[in-house]
Amino acid sequence: MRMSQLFLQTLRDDPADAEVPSHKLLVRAGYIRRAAPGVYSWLPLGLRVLNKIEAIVREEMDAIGAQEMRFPALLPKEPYEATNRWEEYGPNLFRLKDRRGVDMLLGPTHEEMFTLAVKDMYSSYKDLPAKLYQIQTKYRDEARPRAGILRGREFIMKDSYSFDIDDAGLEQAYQEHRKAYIRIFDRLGFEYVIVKADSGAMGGSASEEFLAVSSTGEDTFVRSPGGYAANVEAVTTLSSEARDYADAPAAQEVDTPGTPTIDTLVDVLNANHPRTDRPWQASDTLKNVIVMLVHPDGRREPLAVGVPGDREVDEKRLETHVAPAEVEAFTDADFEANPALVRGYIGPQILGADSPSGIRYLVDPRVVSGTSWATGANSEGRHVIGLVAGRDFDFDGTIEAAEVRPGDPAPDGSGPLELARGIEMGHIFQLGRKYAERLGLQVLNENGSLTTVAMGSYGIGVSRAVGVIVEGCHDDRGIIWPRQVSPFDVHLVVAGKAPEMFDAAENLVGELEAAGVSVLYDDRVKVSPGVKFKDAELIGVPTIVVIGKGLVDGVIEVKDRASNSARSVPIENALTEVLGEVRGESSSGC
RNA sequence: CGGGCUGUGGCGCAGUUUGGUAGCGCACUGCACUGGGGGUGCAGGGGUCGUGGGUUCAAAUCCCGCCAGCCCGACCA
Repeated sequence: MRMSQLFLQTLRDDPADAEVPSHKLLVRAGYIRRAAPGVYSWLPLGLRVLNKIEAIVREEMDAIGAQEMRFPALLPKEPYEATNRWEEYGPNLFRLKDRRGVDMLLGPTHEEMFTLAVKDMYSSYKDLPAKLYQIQTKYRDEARPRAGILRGREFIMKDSYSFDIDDAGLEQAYQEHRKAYIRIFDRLGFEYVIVKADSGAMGGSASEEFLAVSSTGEDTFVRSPGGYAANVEAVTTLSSEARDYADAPAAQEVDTPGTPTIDTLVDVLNANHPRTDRPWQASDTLKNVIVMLVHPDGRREPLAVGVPGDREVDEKRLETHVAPAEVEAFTDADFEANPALVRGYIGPQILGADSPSGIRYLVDPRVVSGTSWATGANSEGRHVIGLVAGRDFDFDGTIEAAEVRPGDPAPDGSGPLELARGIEMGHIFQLGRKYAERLGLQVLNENGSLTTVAMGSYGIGVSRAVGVIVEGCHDDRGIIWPRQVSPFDVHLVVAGKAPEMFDAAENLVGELEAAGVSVLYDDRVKVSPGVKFKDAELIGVPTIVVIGKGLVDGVIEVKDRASNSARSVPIENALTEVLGEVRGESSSGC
């Protein structure tokens, strides 16, 4: 490709609306262009990268026997009503009407369509297992698109779906996808982790996420030295055994005036009711937080959550575990409606579904039978100490709502947890039978009776991958593409204006292309060498060949974009040397 | 949806406080020079100052409404 012909305009300044490196660089280097908030056009360079990533995904999906097809992005409402997602998806769903006023939508994901397609065409266990996929444009009307291509309202996703007669088949399909994803992400060349995920609103059981490790990521995950890894929302707490409380002293109600917060409470306890063994700590207290759950049907239900006083309630984690209900703050009006709740002094004695208050009470897994707590006494300025779980109060169950902190023990005993940020690149789910049931996907089994099909759903953010790779692969000069996704194999710069230079360049381009190497050839005549070098580094092709002043001595330069190292090569060896460069090193990383 | 900020040639910005000829850099066009790190000079083209209304002799600038965009928090490939 001749650069003089390429539809490209590099920018000297960062776009004002860009914040993260991938967004700035992709716009500056002429890969993408903003069309609307969260909606981007792919310019020739960008499209080449996108196509390369798609090809890798396609190869690996085909390799596990998945068949590619494609559904429309413009979809009828009915299937999404059948699964209730027309409602549940909420404002993130792009809805529109056709000229007759019929409701339609732009597909945010295609479980319904694939399920119905299988239902339409298959009716026997003999047709299964089946794996289908598509690489297709998705639409989600995100409340806040950001970071350019990393989080758009229109994006390209590979989504695949497995259909099996039983759980064993589903498990196998899931594992095959998992392996394929590992191969795909290894080939794409960025650092990633596989973490346990919450299957959340999608329903189903097993679920893992592939997160690209990146400080600009929006997901927080944990990992331990022993190999445990989970999304922070899915982390479980290492809970201790129930303890014997036969010798525990009786609970004692004490005056603690002016102690609406945990800090003030600890100070007053240490001053007025010191422990014999050690000072009171925040973790000795039991903090009871009241929230209002809003169920999908609009029903509002107060919920009490008990966590150790040294921890905050992590609203995201809480919401994950009460889904599909949403969490709202407990308002002043709510407190007025529940006079038994004394703000700042709420204790578990009056909580619980069976208690007079009727408020469901869920506690942190650290609150096990036999543990003793300092907590509210349900009257202003009063607390109770030595309140023992299982003896003095009960609860309706446990909930993973407390914040996760670095150093917390991993639930599998594999050591202290470390927290890091990531970008969700892939997600694999065992959906089970939720969609098949709602849409009536059944086939006849060997015994001639109808069986509901077990499904899995698996996604990869293809367009997002472009941004993720740049996030990990750039320096202060521009992008540094991993070879396997670079828009071109070689960027050839003519640094000079002597006709012999262009002749030599034309010659080399011809030889390289004949050998199957794609070349971006900077043939611009009136552009100074400095500009060409800057453009080459911004665009980020991993191998830069320079034909310039060395030509009179019969040498050209071969530069490595990543290391910025250059070596001189005799012109007669140019083809061999460049081919070695392009094909030589193993393809991963940048 | 809550909080903060911004709308001025293709891009990045100044000008708004104190109303008075719309400016700068990049990019673009032509010519000349230069030719290994976004080079120099000369000459050019291109702007409903987001939008509607108001105040005024006069509005990018002041007032009111609306719209759009960005960033920070709650949702997701």
